[in-house]
Amino acid sequence: MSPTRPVTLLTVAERAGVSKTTASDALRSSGRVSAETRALVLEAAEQLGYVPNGSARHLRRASTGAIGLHVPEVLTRSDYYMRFVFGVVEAAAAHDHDLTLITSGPSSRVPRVDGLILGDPLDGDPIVERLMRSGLPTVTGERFRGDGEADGVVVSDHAAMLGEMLDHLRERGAIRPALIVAGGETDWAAGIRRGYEEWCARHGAASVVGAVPFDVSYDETRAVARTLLAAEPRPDALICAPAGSAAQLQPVLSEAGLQAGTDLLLASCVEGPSMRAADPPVTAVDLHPREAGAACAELLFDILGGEAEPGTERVHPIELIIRESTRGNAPR
Amino acid sequence: MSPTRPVTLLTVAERAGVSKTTASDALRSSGRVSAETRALVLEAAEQLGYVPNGSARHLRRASTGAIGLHVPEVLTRSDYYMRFVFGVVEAAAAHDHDLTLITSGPSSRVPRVDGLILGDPLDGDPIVERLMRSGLPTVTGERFRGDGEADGVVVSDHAAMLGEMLDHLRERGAIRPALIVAGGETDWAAGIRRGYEEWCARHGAASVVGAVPFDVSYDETRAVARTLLAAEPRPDALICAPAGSAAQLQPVLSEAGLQAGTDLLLASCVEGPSMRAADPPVTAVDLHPREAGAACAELLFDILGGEAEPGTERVHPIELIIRESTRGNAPR
DNA sequence: AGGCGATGCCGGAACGTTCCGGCAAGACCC
DNA sequence: GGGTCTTGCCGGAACGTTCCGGCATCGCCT
Repeated sequence: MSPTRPVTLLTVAERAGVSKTTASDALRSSGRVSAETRALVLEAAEQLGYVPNGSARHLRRASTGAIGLHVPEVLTRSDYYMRFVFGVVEAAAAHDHDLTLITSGPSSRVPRVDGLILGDPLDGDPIVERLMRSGLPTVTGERFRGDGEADGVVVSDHAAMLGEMLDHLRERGAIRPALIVAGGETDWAAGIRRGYEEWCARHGAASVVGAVPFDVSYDETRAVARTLLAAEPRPDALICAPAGSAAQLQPVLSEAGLQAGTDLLLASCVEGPSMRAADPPVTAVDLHPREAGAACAELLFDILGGEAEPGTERVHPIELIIRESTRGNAPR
Repeated sequence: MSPTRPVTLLTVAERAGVSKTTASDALRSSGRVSAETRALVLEAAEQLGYVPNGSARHLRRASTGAIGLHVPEVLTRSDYYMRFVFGVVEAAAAHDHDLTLITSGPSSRVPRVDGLILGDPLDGDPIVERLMRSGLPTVTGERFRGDGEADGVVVSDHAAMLGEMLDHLRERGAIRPALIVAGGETDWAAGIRRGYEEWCARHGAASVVGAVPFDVSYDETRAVARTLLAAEPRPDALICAPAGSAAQLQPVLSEAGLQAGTDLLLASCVEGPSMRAADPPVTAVDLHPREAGAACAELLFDILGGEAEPGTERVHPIELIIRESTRGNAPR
């Protein structure tokens, strides 16, 4: 648009009547600069609309100014990951970093980034394994179950949450809860399963688990639910781990002549719009995905800045949201 | 990890026994280099695992090596946008560019990118308006309805698609179709509305439109649907524009004692997992979001490379997917 | 044989920033 | 009043790449 030469540090320095070094120091509050000079420089920069050139800065600093993010491209959980991504973007922007999305595509180059975030790293995913071996500082959301360890981990206590959920179901009258969950590719699924098994052992309940793949389709989930509900004695509660699936079981319940919330208590391990919109609305675990993404980014920046030891583990809180689908028959 | 000095162009040149200029020319197939020398350099680079330093390259070239993407953060449409984003990422990677997500956050800086993609730009969105005024080459998915024009546009003919959909409904016996759609903030919604109005005028049908905001909640959609279905004479078909909402109308239909697919034909303007999973599955328009994202990116790169004129408009095909929800009573 | 264009290669400067070392000028101490 | 310390500022080099111009060499044409 405007044919004017781009405004650089030198332009600012000239305008303020100082050297480029002083201008640089003033803008970054480093070095030794008097208060007046700093104000002068800041004003000049403001007037000229100076924006530092990232390429030059990163070239000099040997950094890239970007962090990389990889999430499993499982579209059934897209609401969760979308929010997660936005959380990361926002935190990155706050640290003046860009976010580079790492695709599952055929391109095998490791992108030029300062560090990596892997959301729910799948054991066995070739991209994840390559990234883990890249030598770059890495933070994972949930633990990586394969070989190697990330420099930072943000975890939630899904096992404990499952205990809490089962306590709630029991309080509402359910004594034979069943679970639909994926295998051990992710730490998330493994934690849920462990929490369930432990609770069952503690309460002398039979463990009834329908195992599905991580990227399960709604049809498959329904088939598994059908099988579980045909068992004798029939479960009186059903917990669905895969995102969104709990809201897709209406046909199965109708077939079996069951009413969610009374005949069968229904709960989901992942909150989302379809849980709120279901009829009846479904009790679910709010994983606070946006905050989780931000927490991963913050941890990565702390590690990059030397403010957190490699090997740090931080806990991210999650929350049980109780809705009509687990009302039960108990007096309210 | 490895304490070795990073391998630069100079390292490669030394190894190949040539100057840095020749090495650079050989790797980029520019300048004048003999075939043997080129092979020599390529081999040296390969052996050393040379990766060009983006910052240095972009500093020299006055480019950034990244494109920016902004999408409305409307979580009910997240499946669509998630796929769109992945399409853009993949195309960008193919052109060796990174993708910077532009957040709606308070940070007002225009990111350092070579060009911008705006998916479904909302008229009145302050970020969109700022980006449009940034002077950067810009491609929008669907037209921008506010002031200013993008350098490239990727459009789909939603108006024609609505005609096609209405023809289909009529063929299946519906003569009083109603529409739920957002206002004119996006070109997408405006196109749908226009297509509907035109078809109604053409066929002498009454136009029954329920207007909702772009980021409508499922509850609001239901309320509008309830109103529309209470009208006299009652519509015999309902087209829902907002993503996902058509799959959330079951309670409303039950209340009214209607069966989707026979008493009331139901269709959605946005395909998604919940349409496939609904009972009965819902007829929907597949917007091919991944391909749309890729098309936007390709157009942007063509403009950046001078291979497309500013002002180019490309058409992106969309597709009607017919399912049980519009079976009707006509013989099949 | 002399001129001339093409070919293959190279040195050096430039991109805009950060940072190391240095240099005045004043403050402070004995 | 001569030494040392601090403060405020600055010049120049460096980061790794691209690109302009230049310099040989060689073959071709007259």
